[in-house]
Amino acid sequence: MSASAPRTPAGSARDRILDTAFRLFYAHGPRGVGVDTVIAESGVAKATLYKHFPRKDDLVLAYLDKVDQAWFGALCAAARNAGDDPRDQLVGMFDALVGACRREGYHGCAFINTAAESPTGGEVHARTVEHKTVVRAWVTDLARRAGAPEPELLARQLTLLLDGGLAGGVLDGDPALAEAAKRSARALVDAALA
Amino acid sequence: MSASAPRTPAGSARDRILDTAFRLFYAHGPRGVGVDTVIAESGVAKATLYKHFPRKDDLVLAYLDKVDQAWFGALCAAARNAGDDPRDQLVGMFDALVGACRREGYHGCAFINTAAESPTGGEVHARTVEHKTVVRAWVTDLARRAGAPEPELLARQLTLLLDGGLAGGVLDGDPALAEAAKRSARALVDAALA
DNA sequence: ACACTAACAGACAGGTCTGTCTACCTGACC
DNA sequence: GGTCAGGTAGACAGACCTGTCTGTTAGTGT
Repeated sequence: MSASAPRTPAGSARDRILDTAFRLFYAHGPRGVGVDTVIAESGVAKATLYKHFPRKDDLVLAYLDKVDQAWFGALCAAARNAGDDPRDQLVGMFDALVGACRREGYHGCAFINTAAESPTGGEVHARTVEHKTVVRAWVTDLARRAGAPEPELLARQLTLLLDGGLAGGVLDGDPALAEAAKRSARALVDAALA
Repeated sequence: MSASAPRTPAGSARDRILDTAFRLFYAHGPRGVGVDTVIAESGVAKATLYKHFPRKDDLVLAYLDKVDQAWFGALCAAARNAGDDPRDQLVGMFDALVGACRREGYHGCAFINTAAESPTGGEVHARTVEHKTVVRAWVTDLARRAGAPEPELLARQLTLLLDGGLAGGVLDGDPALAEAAKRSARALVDAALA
């Protein structure tokens, strides 16, 4: 085996493809990245990519699933770090936003960015709606456990804030933005539970 | 002159191009609409389009300027309709969001959608940042006149909410979302001025 | 030793996109 | 009548993009 072309440089071919797609798609948007670029950067043959992801759309959907796991995971972790009180968790989850803003290459909400360049009513849209629904349901549950009289409303208000902070990140990942979102969250939670 | 090909069906060629681009770009995103489509739908010759807008990017920027005028105008009008008290105006401007959600073909924030598919640091990004800055400065002024102790913070919180409501519209223009945003605004304004 | 699987390398077809260019037409003004 | 600005119609070049196909190579299990 030659050292210049190791068979599996880092994980399986599928993982390399998906990791590369994740990075490129997030930075430039799926439509801004050609399949050839993904192939070149992941060091994979074209046939291999099309074997694992028959259409480019399949790769985009896999990318969105990866984003979903990462973001929802970060949200849950941030809430858990805020302690046991659901009220604190509702505010603490905004630390996930603060962390995201600080990360190098932060570029806003992958779902909204992708949905913006995808045809309405397509699979990408459906997947995005699904993601947002799951997150909101989780927040609603948290709001209910915190004792909010209108948990659906509070959840909508908080996810709205979260989306606003995320979406604005396409322009600049100013952490002040995330901090403002967190302070808003505190005010809204206090107002709802007063 | 034949009736089948009137010289100027509706306004100048430039206006027809820009109106068509506005409609198509907003619905599918600038990158999702080819120059040929704009030409076909506006009933204009290719040379004419490229005379008025030498690069497609110029057309995209003109589109963003049109959006800026429309949205900022709607925001100011909604605030004015809420009465003379700056405090009411800060909440009232969210009626512009409610109205946008109700409009047929609502598809989220044109600026964020366009920025999502444009290279970072380009002209489109700069124009978008400019737009958001102008809006936030206007809200900050309103917050100051309302007597907020930290007008910059309140403005950031409210524009965050506005962006969240706007951005989420890529998926569904649910008016409940806009209403939740408005109730959040009321809570935040009250909390800031308490 | 042999078959099989997974991956590599890259040519290729068919389509779309931006932007340029030529040729023609029409109405207004001098 | 002559000139000119602005518009129409559409061919064309060159780049890029998705998806298919052929042929080769390395490792694995039997």
